[in-house]
Amino acid sequence: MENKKENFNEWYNEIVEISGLSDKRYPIKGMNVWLPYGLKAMQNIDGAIRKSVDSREFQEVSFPVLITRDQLSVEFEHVKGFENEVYWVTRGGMDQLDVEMALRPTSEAAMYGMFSLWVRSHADLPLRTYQIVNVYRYETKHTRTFIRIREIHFFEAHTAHDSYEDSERQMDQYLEIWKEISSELCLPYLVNERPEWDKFPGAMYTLAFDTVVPGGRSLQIGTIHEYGTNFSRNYDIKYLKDDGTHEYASQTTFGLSERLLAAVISLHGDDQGLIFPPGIAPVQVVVVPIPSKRVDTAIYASSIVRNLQEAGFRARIDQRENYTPGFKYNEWEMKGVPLRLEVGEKEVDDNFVTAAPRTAKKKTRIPLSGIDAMVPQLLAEVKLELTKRAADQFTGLQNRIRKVEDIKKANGIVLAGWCGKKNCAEKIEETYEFGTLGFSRNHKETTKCVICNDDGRIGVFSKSY
RNA sequence: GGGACCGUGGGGUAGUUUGGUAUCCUACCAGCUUGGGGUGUUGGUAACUUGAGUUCAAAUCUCAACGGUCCCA
Repeated sequence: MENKKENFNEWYNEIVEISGLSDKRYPIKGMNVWLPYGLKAMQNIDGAIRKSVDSREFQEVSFPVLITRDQLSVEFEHVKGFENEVYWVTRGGMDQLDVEMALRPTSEAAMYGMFSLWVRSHADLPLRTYQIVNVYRYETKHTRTFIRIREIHFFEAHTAHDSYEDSERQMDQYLEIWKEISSELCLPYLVNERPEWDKFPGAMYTLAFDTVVPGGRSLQIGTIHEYGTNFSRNYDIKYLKDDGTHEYASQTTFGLSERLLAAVISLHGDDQGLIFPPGIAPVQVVVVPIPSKRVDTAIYASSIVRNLQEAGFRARIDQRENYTPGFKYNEWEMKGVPLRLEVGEKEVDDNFVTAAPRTAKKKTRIPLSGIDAMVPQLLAEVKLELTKRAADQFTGLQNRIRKVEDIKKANGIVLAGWCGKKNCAEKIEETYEFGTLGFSRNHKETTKCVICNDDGRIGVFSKSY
């Protein structure tokens, strides 16, 4: 397969196809088919997200995919921010619709009219909801599987609060939630405050979680937004205070998508193929029996698989005939299974299994009686190793520069003093073709702007997807 | 938003310059063989993106649509 470091884009396209994640031959640009293996991986990621938000009193809802033109006709910068990428439904059968409807590009316009009905008094707040649905954006640029697509698998949390302070507490809680999710996926990231001109349309401010792929481009893998009362004033979400007066609710949102899967593929994969973090791997343990004329390795293997499944692991046996064990090793490595167990004559004779963790160089011998304890331990080691590798790689792709010319030498994202002014950011964008991700929340130091030498903080710049 | 290149069995390709018989690898199906790191072998299925044009004749030339890849804003 393609070399990941030297030819990242081609490596990515190839691995997505041969590992059975997605089929992009569907005849609409940017709309791909989720194959069973890829869908399972995404559902497991969704599961990790649900686990984190459900435990914090978020409630899952599901809104319709269509939004009326009226809902979108609110005179508001949020709506203008999306008007060029909305799909419109203009006919029902042969009849032209009086009220045209849009496929949601995001769900604020769909949800907030209902929020306005649901929120009556301070007792109804905070309101914490989320949904995992498809949203639609008419992308004109060239699309890329899981990264830039027209039908997006979208997690969106929406909250409403009785004060700005409480919505700010929600923003802090999002950071905690995100820490759990990113840790489960072993993903390193920076928290960047998007510049004024690049924040979510309608938001007061936007914090983005950015990572970097080995090709050097940054990838935005999550965003949280403080809306304040910007939306509630436009969609009339008011509550009655205990003193009898009305006030607009303060709101926040949190968005994630299959870009998480893209990041898992990109950051963890190697020249052998994918490597899934154990927490979301569609198959966590694969057992490969090696045929023998003397002993029945298949029975031995299936009883191991059954035990693992009963213990709650996603385990399976590969009993296909006409494939050699070596072929199967390579195939399951390509599909990113974190742990492989091999069972042949020797194992059956001496009551053990041979374990080959996806991230380890050497195979280890574990006694049959120790499997229950060793499998979780080996999976935990794979997770640790993935986290470490990704973190090291991430460090190597960050370049702290003092002189703006040093951008030319940078591979990955650039950290540089920046005053926050658009002028200076534009100079960097025009001269070096690096976009502005905003001020880093991970760096507290104050410094001088590399362009104008005014006082500034650490800004983050990159070529991005 | 601008530009370049590309579209041939499921995937990857040769053939296009100079119009006429479509190549190879892989995958797939049936069999035998093999099995501790991508088995070997025999046979088989299977393709010129779509539409219009030029021509006796188009994968090949022209135009458009759709799709893909890359570069630049």
